[in-house]
Amino acid sequence: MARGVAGDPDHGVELLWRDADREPRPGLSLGRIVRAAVELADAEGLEGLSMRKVADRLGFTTMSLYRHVPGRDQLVDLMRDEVLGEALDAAPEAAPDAPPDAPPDVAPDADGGWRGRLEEAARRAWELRLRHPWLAEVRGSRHLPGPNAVAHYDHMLGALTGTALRPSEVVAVVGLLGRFVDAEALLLAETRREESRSGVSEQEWWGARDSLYERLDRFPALSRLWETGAWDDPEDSFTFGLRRLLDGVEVLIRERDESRDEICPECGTPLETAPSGRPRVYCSRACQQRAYRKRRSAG
Amino acid sequence: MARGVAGDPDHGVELLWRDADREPRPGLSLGRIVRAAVELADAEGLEGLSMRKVADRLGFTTMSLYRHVPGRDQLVDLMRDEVLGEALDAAPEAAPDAPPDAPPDVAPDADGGWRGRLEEAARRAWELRLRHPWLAEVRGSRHLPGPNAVAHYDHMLGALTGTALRPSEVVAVVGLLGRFVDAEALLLAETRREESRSGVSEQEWWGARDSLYERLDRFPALSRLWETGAWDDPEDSFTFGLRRLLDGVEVLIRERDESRDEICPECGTPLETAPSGRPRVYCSRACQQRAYRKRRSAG
DNA sequence: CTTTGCTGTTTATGGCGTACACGGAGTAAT
DNA sequence: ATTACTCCGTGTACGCCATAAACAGCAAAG
Repeated sequence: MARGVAGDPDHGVELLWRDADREPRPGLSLGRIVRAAVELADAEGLEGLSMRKVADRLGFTTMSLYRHVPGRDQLVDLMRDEVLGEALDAAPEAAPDAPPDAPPDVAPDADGGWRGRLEEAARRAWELRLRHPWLAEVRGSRHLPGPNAVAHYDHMLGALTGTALRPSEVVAVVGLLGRFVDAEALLLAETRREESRSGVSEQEWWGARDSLYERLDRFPALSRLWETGAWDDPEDSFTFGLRRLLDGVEVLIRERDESRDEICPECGTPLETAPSGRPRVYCSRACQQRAYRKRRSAG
Repeated sequence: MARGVAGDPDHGVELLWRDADREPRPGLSLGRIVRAAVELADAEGLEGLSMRKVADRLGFTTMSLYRHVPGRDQLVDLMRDEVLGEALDAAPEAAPDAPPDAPPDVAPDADGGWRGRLEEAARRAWELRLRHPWLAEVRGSRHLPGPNAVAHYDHMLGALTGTALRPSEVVAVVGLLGRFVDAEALLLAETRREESRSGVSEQEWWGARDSLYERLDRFPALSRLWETGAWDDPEDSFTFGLRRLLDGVEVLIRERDESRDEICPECGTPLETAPSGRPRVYCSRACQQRAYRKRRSAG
């Protein structure tokens, strides 16, 4: 179960980045297996995804799958990239209502700027996880990205180029945002699954826990908030969290903006300011030279 | 596995909130089982926690455990509250260096105010998850809180009482922060486990994925950042994320502070301002009366 | 015609949670 | 003293899971 040793990672890369497969007429194929697995996981979650059930759904034996997929873990990687393709088709390279005079690559402050773009990307990721809740359930730190995953990642990184953030900060923000979306989606997925499995809504279930509530009197802050009905109509936790996060990022970006000229325009690391003499623009000869070459080739 | 139907929740509550158990001399007992399970999970993670192994560790048969614990899921709930007790012992009710003139219950803006308190609480939660990585691996939306879990929750809620946040926002912030800590801890736990299982460090593993990097040229933002070495020494993702989050919360609090008097001081919901006449202080007769009674009993 | 390679099947191993029937030990009621 | 009952630990068994290994049918290549 736990990320089996089966198959080497490079084989995984080959599978993920294979060209759109020409499906042979009858029988099994990678594509068919992956699609069946996605359907199954959509219905039953990652826990409910088993090689047996996928095989049954396709009308083959369990072991037949292993002729095409190294193992369960790699199958999940393939499923991931498969569904990440959906959102990508719906995502235009540039927003259709954006003015075409903006360069497509670097984010200007037009069309909502970095914030609009990031929020849009986060929302798309969120909606994808509503369609495929198991996406947020995927565990493990060594999942190979397929082309679609990388495209999403690149898109989010791109939303922040042009800001005054340092490169490592851009990466950190995108990672943070991604984990936020997954955490919220995971919570929702678990809630829903538990509701549909037990037939009891979350509200009903917690509402029936009288034997618990009896014991909560001695907790002051909780009791106080309870009396004000703080849990009665909760904030939309995704929207609320996203706003807080983006606000936090905005604070950082503003901070960096103010000290923008204390940063190397080429590589983004902070400049060490000398006590006297002409203030330097680049952090090193290497960056100075890189910038020079870039100016020359550009035009 | 997936949150079995075994045992009713109320029984779970009884177990979680039982008085410190007087351990009978020999044989099994709830406490002993829970402690053995914690040790096991510390070493092997939640995936590695099985009833068989816990029983072996104690020198009993698997099924003997079921005389004391309804099932695996409830055992995990018990483990959770067990270790949450650790951090609680280390957490003083009021910070020792805080001036004693501050009321202990409501957070003043002294001693770092809400932000210092929240950050401290988040850090404690983080450190606990470094000691017990499996804490972040617990899945499911219907885990009963034990006394220690509630104490932590209450403490975080308390850090935000006294701010201008609305009650539902206090709850949302604490939830958001909790999920953030868990998400970061989960990532780290998975990374570490994978490293120790495979004997290959994360850096090495990803560094060896040449067959992947070959294909990343056509992604502009990613390539560009790559060249600047954005991944070479990454931000500390917990500290970075925590700062962003708290900054975001601070933005909201400031916003609420500015319009503080447009909010019912009793229940926190926004006031509807009438076009003319004396501006109302409370949102309803009910709240007005509640506040009156509180003034009377306090004075 | 034989060899090789691809695909799907069969069988088997070792892990998991837990239902169920049982046996012994201690205790209370008869 | 005997009976009944309850608590605790055991042994067996079921149905799930991933996957290793050997095998069978069929095609193209030698």
